[in-house]
Amino acid sequence: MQEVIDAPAQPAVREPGLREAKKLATKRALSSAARRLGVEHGLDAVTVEMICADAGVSIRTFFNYFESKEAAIVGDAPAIGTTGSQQAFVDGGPTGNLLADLMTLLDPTLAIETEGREEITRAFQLIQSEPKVLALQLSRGVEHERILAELIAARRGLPGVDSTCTTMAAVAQTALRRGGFEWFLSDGQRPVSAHLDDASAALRTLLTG
Amino acid sequence: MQEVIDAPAQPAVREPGLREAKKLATKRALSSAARRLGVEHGLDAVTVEMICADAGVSIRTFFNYFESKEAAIVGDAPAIGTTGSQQAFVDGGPTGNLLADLMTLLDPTLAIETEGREEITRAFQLIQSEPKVLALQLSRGVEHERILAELIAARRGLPGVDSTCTTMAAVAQTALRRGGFEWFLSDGQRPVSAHLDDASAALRTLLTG
DNA sequence: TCCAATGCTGCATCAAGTGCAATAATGCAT
DNA sequence: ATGCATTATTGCACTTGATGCAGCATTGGA
Repeated sequence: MQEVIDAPAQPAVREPGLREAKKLATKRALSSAARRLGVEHGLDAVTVEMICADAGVSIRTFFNYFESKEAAIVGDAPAIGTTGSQQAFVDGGPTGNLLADLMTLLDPTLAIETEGREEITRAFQLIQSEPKVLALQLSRGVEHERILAELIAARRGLPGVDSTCTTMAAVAQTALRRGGFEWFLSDGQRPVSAHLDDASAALRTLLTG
Repeated sequence: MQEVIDAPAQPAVREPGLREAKKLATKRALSSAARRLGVEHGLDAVTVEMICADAGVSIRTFFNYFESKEAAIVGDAPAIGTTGSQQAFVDGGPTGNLLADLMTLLDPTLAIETEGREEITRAFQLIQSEPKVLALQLSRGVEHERILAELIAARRGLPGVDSTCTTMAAVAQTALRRGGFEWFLSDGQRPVSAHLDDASAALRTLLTG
């Protein structure tokens, strides 16, 4: 009962093995297949079985990686900055402008760098055309909203999250989402920050007009 | 092939018959049962079969009324004001303040009047605790956002919806949602408008610092 | 009272999703 | 290289969600 299990030196510190790489590759393959097939045939016409056939794994394995068909399309929620950039935000940086600083935490350009434009474009299309996918994507945002509210509270020196922080987080996220959306549509013609400025302007108009 | 089907005088103008009343009652019973059971046992532990047993109809009938278990809980999307109040909004009324006027279109007090506080409270609880329900509720908001953007464009005298209108609609809806949320939590201690003012203040703070 | 319209139901069917136990692949220590 | 412990993959059985279809029951009106 109180047998010790050999004390495995570093329990779970490093993990860049071949095993991890393969898992990541499988996950990517499933996401990619789901997106490709979904765009081509419409999500309802694509079964998990087809996705698995395309990726070369069993159905059961699919559900070891994703909770649902939609989850494979949306992918994992991106992290909110790094520990360092979160701390910088709390300390009032990097620019001092709240909305702009939040944008650095939820930078939409990162997803393209890590997954590639092709992948993101397909995911983007499906979010717009498939209600189920949209619904999942939106509910993902709720977790982000919670974290943003905490960061905002810390930045403002409050002991905890209050109603104001939550509202600021919710509205900021909406504005950032709109900015990112327009930026993606414009295909990088203008920088993200320019679209964010547009969103800020709209926000101002909402208050004054 | 070109047989005419008797031209039914008024096709679908009036409908206050006993038939309609029964349909509405069934729909209400299903929603109510879904909410009650969902709150009590958790949504995953409640099958459509249980809901139907409670409401006294067959499973097949359930799916004649709702597309999914979650849809029964959320209920139909409330209308955005009346034709009249929409026109008043477009004309710049009723108060001249954009956010306040939008609140009159998405008045959260209406749901309580039509469905009763009990029902709304249970739906509210489930939206907060069940991700699937939350997801559906949020995706419902997208349709609202589209309509709000059109109304805002009309109010501002624009020929069509542009990026700014959409952002204003998205942000306004978020702020209104937050105001309504806090109002419901406060159990009517303060009027809806007071909570909306809080949201406006948070919005201002977001822009200034 | 009969009839047309429409709502309700049972049945068959498919797809999503989960638990479990057997199997295969991997990393590591010898 | 070889064996062993770990962990990923898979097949299978099963529950539930969801839909099409066809027959039955109810309703409202002539």
